[in-house]
Amino acid sequence: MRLTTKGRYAVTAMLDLAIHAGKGPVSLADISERQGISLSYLEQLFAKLRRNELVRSVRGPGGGYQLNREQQDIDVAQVIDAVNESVDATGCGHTGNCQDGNVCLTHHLWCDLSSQIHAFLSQISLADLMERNDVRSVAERQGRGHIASFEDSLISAKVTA
Amino acid sequence: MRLTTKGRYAVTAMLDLAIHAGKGPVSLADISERQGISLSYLEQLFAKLRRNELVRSVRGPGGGYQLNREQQDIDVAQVIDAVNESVDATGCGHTGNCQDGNVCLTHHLWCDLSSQIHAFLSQISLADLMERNDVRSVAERQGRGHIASFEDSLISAKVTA
DNA sequence: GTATAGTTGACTGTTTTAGTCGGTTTAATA
DNA sequence: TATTAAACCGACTAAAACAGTCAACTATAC
Ligand code: FES
Ligand code: FES
Repeated sequence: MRLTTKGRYAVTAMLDLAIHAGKGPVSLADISERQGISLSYLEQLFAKLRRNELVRSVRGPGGGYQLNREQQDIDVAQVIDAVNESVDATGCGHTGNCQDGNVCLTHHLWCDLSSQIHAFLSQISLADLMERNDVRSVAERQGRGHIASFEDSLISAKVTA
Repeated sequence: MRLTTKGRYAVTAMLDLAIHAGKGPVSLADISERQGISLSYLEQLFAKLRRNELVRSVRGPGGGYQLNREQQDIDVAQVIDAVNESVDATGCGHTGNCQDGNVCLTHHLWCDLSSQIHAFLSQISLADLMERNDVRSVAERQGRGHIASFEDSLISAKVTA
């Protein structure tokens, strides 16, 4: 089992998509700028998200990505699974054979842990996340941040000119 | 956050130590044979477990390792932390600065998940594990397995001879 | 037709995993 | 006292995953 920036990026990007839904498709360039994630890396992640039918794409100018289901029908576990291939803590993939064909001493412990993690993550939908105060305030800051960095670029343009 | 064979090996080895306590120190060679873990790898893991004062060692012939505390005072989270350096799911180490100094969109989600996992793993002690039926039956099999594999080696010795 | 944005595949440096190998102490025992 | 069983220690390795880059291609709105 592993949970690294790959899974975190995917959930963050999906949440960004949910927040900016309703105004047409969201481009990866926008997400990249707002969330500070490499555009090329996002492309890789969204290829997997699309294969798992969590998002749909619109090509061409003004295009981008949209959620392929309602916000309350996409949970965090699905997103992580899509890019990470499962949040399984066992060494055997639940087959119970990591001790040369037999169940190892701690197999059931890891099964229980996996269930706990999956239960927790699959109970939280994108809609749930959007209602949280901390998410709202960060989204608010990122909105301001976008304008601020635009002004910054004008200032730095003057300085360098 | 990552949970791989390293952490699983550590917990399995500690549980083996608990099961075979009372009959003097347990050598890594014994654990290696019973649990199918590389001896040299076990040495690395036990160096960390000893540094974290979860086990104590006895050198020389007849030596080995012993638990450094009571079985009910060692929990799974401590063992994993000792070899793995924390089961933290955040990207910022709880400092809240992975978005160039600010909290990222999903920071609180990962904090919550980390709490969940830590609460679950720190509530389970080695003593708890030993009472479980599945652990008892696997330990029983491994006792028999040792004799069986000894017979197997005699048979294969005849075959190859 | 041009600019935008998704799509694809190959490539890269770095870190971690899961070990291996060779040697050194330490201590029990024959 | 010599042998030997064990912990200890450091360096090394192949393979995988991570995080990201780059270049080329396709679809489409204007
Ligand atoms: S983790 Fe399932 S058998 Fe070992
Ligand atoms: S995970 Fe803590 S700030 Fe992003």
